[in-house]
Amino acid sequence: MYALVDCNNFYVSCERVFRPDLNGRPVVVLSNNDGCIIARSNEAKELGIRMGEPAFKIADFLQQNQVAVFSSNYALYGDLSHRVMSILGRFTPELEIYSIDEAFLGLAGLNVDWEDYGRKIRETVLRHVGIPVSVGIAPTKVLAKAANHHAKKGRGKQGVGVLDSPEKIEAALKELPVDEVWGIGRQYTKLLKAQQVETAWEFRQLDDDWVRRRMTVVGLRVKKELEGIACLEMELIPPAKKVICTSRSFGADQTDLGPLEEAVATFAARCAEKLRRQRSCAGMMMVFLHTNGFKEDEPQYAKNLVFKLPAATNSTIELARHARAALRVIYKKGYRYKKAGVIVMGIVPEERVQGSLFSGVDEAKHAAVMKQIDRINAKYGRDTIKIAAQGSGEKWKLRRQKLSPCYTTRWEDIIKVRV
DNA sequence: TCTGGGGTCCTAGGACCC
DNA sequence: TCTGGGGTCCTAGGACCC
Repeated sequence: MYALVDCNNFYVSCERVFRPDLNGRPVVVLSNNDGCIIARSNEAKELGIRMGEPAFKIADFLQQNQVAVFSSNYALYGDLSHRVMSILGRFTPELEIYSIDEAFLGLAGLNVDWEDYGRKIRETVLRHVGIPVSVGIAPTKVLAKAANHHAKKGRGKQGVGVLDSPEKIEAALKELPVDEVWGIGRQYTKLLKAQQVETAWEFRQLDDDWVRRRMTVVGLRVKKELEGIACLEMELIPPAKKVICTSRSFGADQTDLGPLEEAVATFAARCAEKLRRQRSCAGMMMVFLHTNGFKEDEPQYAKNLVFKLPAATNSTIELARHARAALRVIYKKGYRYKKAGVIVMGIVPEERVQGSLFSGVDEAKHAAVMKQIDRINAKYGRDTIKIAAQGSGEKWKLRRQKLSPCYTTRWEDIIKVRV
C-alpha cells in the first residue's frame, strides 16, 4: 500500500500558520512578480477565482471581496515544506518527496487500520507544523492520488481516503472525472472525451492496445495502476537533475545591456549553486532572452544561444563568464526585454568530469573558492558573498509588493510574543 | 503598469556505424 | 510483390507533472 500526503492549498496554508486571523477568509498567493494567482484558499475558490488568473485583471474584484493577497514567499514555503517532510519521515523509512507539498509513503509490511493511520498522519502534521494535509491510501500510486482526491472532495472521512477493496476502488473511480487522473492532462482528456470516456472507471475499461497506441506506454502504465497493478516505483533518493534552469521575468522591462548582464550572471550563479548541491557539473549552456509577447503593439524579439563549454564546470565564475559572453552575442539594442534565463545541460557527476588541456582554468582552485562561498552563504544567507558581475539587481529584480515576513528563516522576522 | 518557474519522459526521424 | 540486419546517438516535438 501507498499513501499520498498532500498539503491543502499549501502556499495559502503557509501564510496562515503565522496569521490565524486569515482562517475562514479568502486568501490567494501570487506567482513571481505578483503576476498570476497560483494558490487559493477554499473561500477564494468559492468566490470563483481561477487558478492562473492574472492578478491585475481581477484587482478590483479581490479588493471588493476583501481577499487577502500575498506575493510568493518561497523561503517560508520551502522551510515549512521541509518540516512537513521530516514529520512524514517518522512514519516510514520509505518516503518519496514528490514536490514541495506532496509525498508518497511506502507502507509495505504495515498491518494497521488504514483510516486510523491516515488520521494519525494528518493530526501529527497539523499539530507539529500547523499545515492541514489530505491523505490517500491505496495499492498503487495512481490510486493513492485518486484516494487523496476523494478525501479532498469531502467524501473521505476527515481528509483521509482509503481504497483498499475492489468495491471501494470501483465506486471512487466512477466518481473521478478522467481529467483528474494523475497522468491525464489536457490533450489526453480531449482524446478520451472524443471516445465518450468521462470517468477514470471508463478509462479503465478501454482496450490495452488502443491505450498503448494512442497514449504511449506512459498512458498504459496509468491504466494498469488504476487496475491496481503497481507500475510506478518509489524514488527514495531524488535522482540528479539532467537539466537545470534559472529564469525570471523582470520587475520592469529592460533596455540596456548592463542590467541584463547582471541578471544573466545571477541566473548563472543560481545554476552553479544547484549544480554544486547535487555534486555535478554542466558541459553545455543555453542563454535566452525575450521581449514581452503580451504587448502586441511593441516590436518583438526572442533569441537563444546553445553552446558547449570548454570543460564541464560548476564554478559560478566560469558559468557567469560564459553566460554574459553569450548574452552579448544575442542582445540587440532597441528592444524592451521582459525575461531572460540560463539553462545548463550535459550534466555529469563532479568526479567524472573530462578535463580540458586548453581551457586555462585551474579547476581545483575554482572548486576551493566555491566551497568557501557556499559555506559562507549557507551560514549568513544567500548572496552574502557573490561575484561582482551579479550586481545589485536593483534595476531588474522581482516585484514583490505583498511579501509576508520570513517567519522561520530570518532573525528579524521572528514573531515577537508579548510577555 | 500588470500575464510564473522548473522539471521529466517518450517517440519518431535522421545521421551514422559495422 | 518481396531491395539486409542490427545497432547508437542526437534532436525536435509533444505529452505530462507540480
